Amino acid sequence: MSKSLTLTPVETVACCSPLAQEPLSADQAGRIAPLLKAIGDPVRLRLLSIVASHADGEACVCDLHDAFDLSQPTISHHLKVLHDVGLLDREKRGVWVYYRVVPSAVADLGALLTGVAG
Amino acid sequence: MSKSLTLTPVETVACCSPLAQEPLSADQAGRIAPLLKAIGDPVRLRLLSIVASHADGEACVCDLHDAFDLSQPTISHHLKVLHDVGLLDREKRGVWVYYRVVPSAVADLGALLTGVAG
DNA sequence: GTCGGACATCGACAAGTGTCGATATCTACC
DNA sequence: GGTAGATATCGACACTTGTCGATGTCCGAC
Repeated sequence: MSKSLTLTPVETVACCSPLAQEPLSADQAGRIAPLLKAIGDPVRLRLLSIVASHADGEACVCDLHDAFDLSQPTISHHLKVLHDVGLLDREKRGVWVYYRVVPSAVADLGALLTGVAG
Repeated sequence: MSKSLTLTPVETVACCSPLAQEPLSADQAGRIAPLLKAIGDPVRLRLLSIVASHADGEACVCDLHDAFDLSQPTISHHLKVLHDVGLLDREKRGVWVYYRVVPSAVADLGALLTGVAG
């Protein structure tokens, strides 16, 4: 890492004005796009919505796996993608791993888009 | 087309509850994800923000092309993607083609995400 | 009609992505 | 310690995507 201060995608979104106010710099776009790309997959979008609407706001991998007709490694992979960009939090309790959404991350993303409506 | 009634991605978003309320169906996710995927590319995200923040809310391809270090066909391709999913409107006036954002489309997308924050 | 410029389409290529089965890791329990 | 189950990682594969140069199409000016 050449820079000591590196913003996560989520942090970048939090500090950006709504899209309609002023154009994003190439740098900003480069950091925000991965977030949108992460939820731009049908499986990951559903994973996010299932976790978000789950009781207690969290779900373990086994619950999520059951909701899809996909292999366990594939679900694990998609969860990793969502976790890596900062949209999902991970907590291991015993043998199970629980995921929960990072509300501010998704909210900031929503605010960025809402701004376009003017 | 087997079904006579086919919702566009934008129409699907408009009718969906916020993510946190109830899980998206595979069908809903499959129609919304392409919208998010479309803006999940740095170039397209910037294109959208440039058009959105442009004077009169519209921009011609030549303006957009100048903002990037990419070939004209590449810009044209990205604009087509954004247009195909219903995020950008297209109007040809003389030799020039003007693009403008469809505000409701982006707003609905924002609302969908904002719901997660609770 | 011909020419030049703006934009779209086409074909090709390298790079990225989603998926799987096999395997590794970790934890609880016997 | 050994075993079984939950999850992650690895390697491989087909498929998709971003990009380009070449070419096509359309419109206005001369």
